[in-house]
This record gives sequence, structure tokens and C-alpha cells, in this order.
Amino acid sequence: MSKAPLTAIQPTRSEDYPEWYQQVIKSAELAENSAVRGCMVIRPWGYGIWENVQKELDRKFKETGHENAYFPLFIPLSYLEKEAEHVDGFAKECAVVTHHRLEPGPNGGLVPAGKLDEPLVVRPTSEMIIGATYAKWVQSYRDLPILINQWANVVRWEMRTRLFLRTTEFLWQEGHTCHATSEEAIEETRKMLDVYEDFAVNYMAMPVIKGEKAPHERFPGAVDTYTIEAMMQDRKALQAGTSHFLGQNFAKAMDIRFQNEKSEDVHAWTTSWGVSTRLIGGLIMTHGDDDGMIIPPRLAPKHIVILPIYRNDDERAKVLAYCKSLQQELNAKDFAGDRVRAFIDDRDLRGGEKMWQHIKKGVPLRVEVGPRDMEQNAVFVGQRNQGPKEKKSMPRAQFVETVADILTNMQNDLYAKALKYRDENTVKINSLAELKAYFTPKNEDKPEIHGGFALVHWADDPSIPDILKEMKLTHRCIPLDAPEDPGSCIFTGKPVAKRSIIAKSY
RNA sequence: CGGGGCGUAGCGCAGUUGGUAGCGCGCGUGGUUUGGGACCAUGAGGUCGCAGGUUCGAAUCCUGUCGCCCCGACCA
Repeated sequence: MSKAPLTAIQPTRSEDYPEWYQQVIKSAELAENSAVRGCMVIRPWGYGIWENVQKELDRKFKETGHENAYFPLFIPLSYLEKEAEHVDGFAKECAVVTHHRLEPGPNGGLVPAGKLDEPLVVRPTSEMIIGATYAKWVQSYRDLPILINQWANVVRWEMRTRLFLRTTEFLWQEGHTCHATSEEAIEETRKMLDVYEDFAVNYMAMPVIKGEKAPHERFPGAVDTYTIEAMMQDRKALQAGTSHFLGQNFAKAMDIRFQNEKSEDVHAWTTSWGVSTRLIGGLIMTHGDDDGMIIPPRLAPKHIVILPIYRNDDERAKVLAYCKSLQQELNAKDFAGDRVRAFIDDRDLRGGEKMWQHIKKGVPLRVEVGPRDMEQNAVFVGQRNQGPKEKKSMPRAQFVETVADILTNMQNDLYAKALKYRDENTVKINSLAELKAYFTPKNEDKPEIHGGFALVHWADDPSIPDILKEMKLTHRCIPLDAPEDPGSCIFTGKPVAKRSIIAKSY
């Protein structure tokens, strides 16, 4: 008899959300901890998702006029010292290379030798090294704008790490642009925020709120930081992407100057923007359920897994032939500007176990094919966004014809579900007492999932971060698209034009 | 860096008046099974984190050390 639990992932989300998150990553074979503290091994299934993120974002970057380039992993220490706020922001989390050679040590091991004259910092972000390069490239307004992106890894020595959400090393893209005017740089900053929003909504099926960060939450050295904020299923906020207007701060620090049309010698205006492998954490916590990962079809490494069912070698040959031709028909179909990605799982495993593996991994569609289906020229289809038992038989031809529609509907359904959840857990709050109550769990010993996005009137003031910290809350952003809604700040009483979002966060 | 916990088979764990290591899952093989996470049989796999010490004898007691996890401070 089966000893299978009621849910594929244990504990469930409501029992222990952080542990559920870890278990999904493990069960779905997305990633695992490595021998290096805080650094993860991204497994093929997780990396496949990242590759799709890269592919789609990269296309959008190209469409908006950007080119890719690559800059060094190491940054001379002296570069980092040139922008005061930037140093303050990153100094504590920099990994530093001080030697370039190993020699046999006294006790048989290896010891660093060959001390560097100037230590090298492993990039936590590349503003400085790229800025130094741009300074050489820019002499005239005719050299501008520079619109460059790089796909890279960066290192930030964080105290505590969580797979995908915060790892010591992570993969990301960082766009770095350089402009002749403030207006143009601001436009770029906002344009890329829109690109991120579009990607989050239409590819990740993850609703996000575009907004402006409070001054104390800005990127170190930025004039303005914009963010897309998403709500996870524990109702915490996840900063899923940022776009920074850097003003002339970095241009001055790295001496990016040019002569404008009036022959004046002026500093350039720069921006930077990035998203990281954190997005995969966002994907897990936006769509995952108690049976594991659910991948939105547009980002799924495989759209369809075909599961052959047979009892003997004779059946096996026939069923496999049927599966192969089905796979070919499916792979010839288009979905969302790409080909449908179907594969056959013919591993020598029991059917039930095999099926559950794919459920846990979040493959959008499972197609079971056995002798019975073959007789009727049918397929037996299960969708990951429906219950594991809600499978239905479909004529093969109909399935092949409508597969793109099924995937599209699934993509839309995932978005609608996530949007509904966020909206249901977003409330207007008009006093500090109300805010406190909203974010207080009913059971203090074993806090249940509670709270959400609180829309409150907030006016920037140095006293507020401490008040929020005590409640373990943060000011997430001032939403850009929200309507005017004048009121007075619940902390200071100062008048403000709009509500901000306050929430617990990752 | 502060507080707490843990290192025993691939994974999860048990193993205190100190006596020479076990369970579950997984894995290999044979068979019976197979349209919702199989069962029976059989087998492989461990210098008990590391280094000292106490002892006739240490997974167990002592000292040191390394590593990991959780909570906080820090953060995409």
C-alpha cells in the first residue's frame, strides 16, 4: 500500500512556509547548497528556468536598443573608494582578493603568497569598473548614449543566505547606461522599470507594483531607485528588480565628462538596473503549491512531459512509437513566439513516482499515453495548475491543435490567481494602531501567515525606519501608478499626496 | 559578531551507569507487480566532523578545534 502523504511537499505552506520553500527547491531539483558557505549549485532544472529568463529579457534589452558586453570580475580597491555612499553601502559585504599565488605551507597545506600591491574586490556590482571604462569612451555628446548590459555573477558577503533569494554569489544582469542629459537618463530608468514589469507580468505571471524607493532604501549612490515589488504567498514583499537613476554621482566619481553641443565640458548622467536569480525564488513563492513548483509555461524548460505506460516489451515498442510521433507533432507547434517543448520520460521508474516527480518540478502539462489511449487515438492530460487527479482524456489531434491555447490559458490563470491573492491581501490603513494590529499574528508562538501590503500615508522622516523596524516592517515603495489620495502621514502627520506600501519583506 | 541547536551509511535519525554500531528511506540484484508515490527476498554501503586526553576499553567522559543549521544585526 501507498504511504504517500496527502501533499507532495511537507510541511505545507501554512504549516511552515520557510521550510516549505526549502523543500520545494529540493524536491523540484532546482538548486542545493554547496561546499562553499552561502553559495548554491543551480541544478539543470533551475538553470533551465534561468536560461529562459535570460533569453526573454535579453531579447527585450536588444529591442530597447541595448548591447551586451562584459567587464572584469575584479575591481581595484581604489575604484570603490571614489563614491562615498557607494562605499558605505557595499564595503561590509565585499570579498577581497589579496594574493595571487599559493605555495606549500609548513604543515603540508597551501598558503597564499604573492601579495598584491593593491587588493582586488570581487564585484558586488559593477558601477565603478564600468564607469571607469565609460570615462575613456566618452569625449563628445556624439559618443552618447551608451546603452550596455552585462550578464554576470556578483558576490555579496551576506550574513545569512537563502537559496535563490539571497546567496553569497548570484547570477544577474546589470544594465549600465550613460546619457547626455538628466531627462534622457530618467527616461531610461523608467523605461527599464517598465521592461521589468512587462517581464514579471507576462512571462513570470507575477503581478508587481512599480514604485519609488524611500531615500534610505535607495541603491548606495543613486539619486532615485525604482523597484518592482511582488507579494509572495506568505504575504511578504519581494523586491524583484530595481532601476536606478544615478544622476551625475558616478560620472563625477569616475570622471565621465564630455563636451556638449555648446562646447561646454560637462559630466554625463548614468543609470543602472538589474534583476537576478532571485526571480526564481519569486517564481517559487508566487506560484508554488503544496505539491511543489509550478512554472509558468512561458518560462518552463519543458512544457510537456509525455509519460509512456506499458506492461511488456511489445506494448512498450508500440506506445513509444506513438509517443515519439506525438512529441514531433507537439514540437512543431508554436507557443508564445517559440516552439512547444515536449519530451518523453521513458525512464525505468514506476508510473506513479515518475508522475509525482514532474508534478513537484512544475512541468506545465503531463500527458499519459498507454494502450487504452492508443486504441482511441487519444491522450490523457493533466495540468499542473489543476489538482493531480483532474486529468482528462482528449482526442490526440485536438490536443495537438489546442496545446498552445492550453498553455496560454494556464499562463493567464496563474497570473490571475496571483493577482487575486495580492489584491485580497492589500488593505488601506489609516493609523499606526491599525498598522500594528494588521501585522500582529493571532498566534504569537507559532505565527500563522498574516499581514500583507498595507497602503498607508507616509512622509519621509528619519524617525520612521526605527518604528517600522520594531514591527519588522519596511517601507516598500511609493507606487507610481496609484491614484492621488491625499492624507496625512500616520507617523508624522505631515500631508502627503499618495499612499505608500508598507510590508514585511525578504 | 551575539543567542540557541547539531555533526553517526547517499538522506533522515536512534544509540549515557563507557564494552567494539543500528533503524527508516534510498541504492544494487532476483521475482511478483504496474493507468495515482508498489511488495517479497537478498545484498552493498560507516576509521561515529577533526585533533589530543582519561581508560584495559570511548560514538558515549574531558579539552581544544573545524563545519553546518536556526533566531537577531546586514541585504538584491
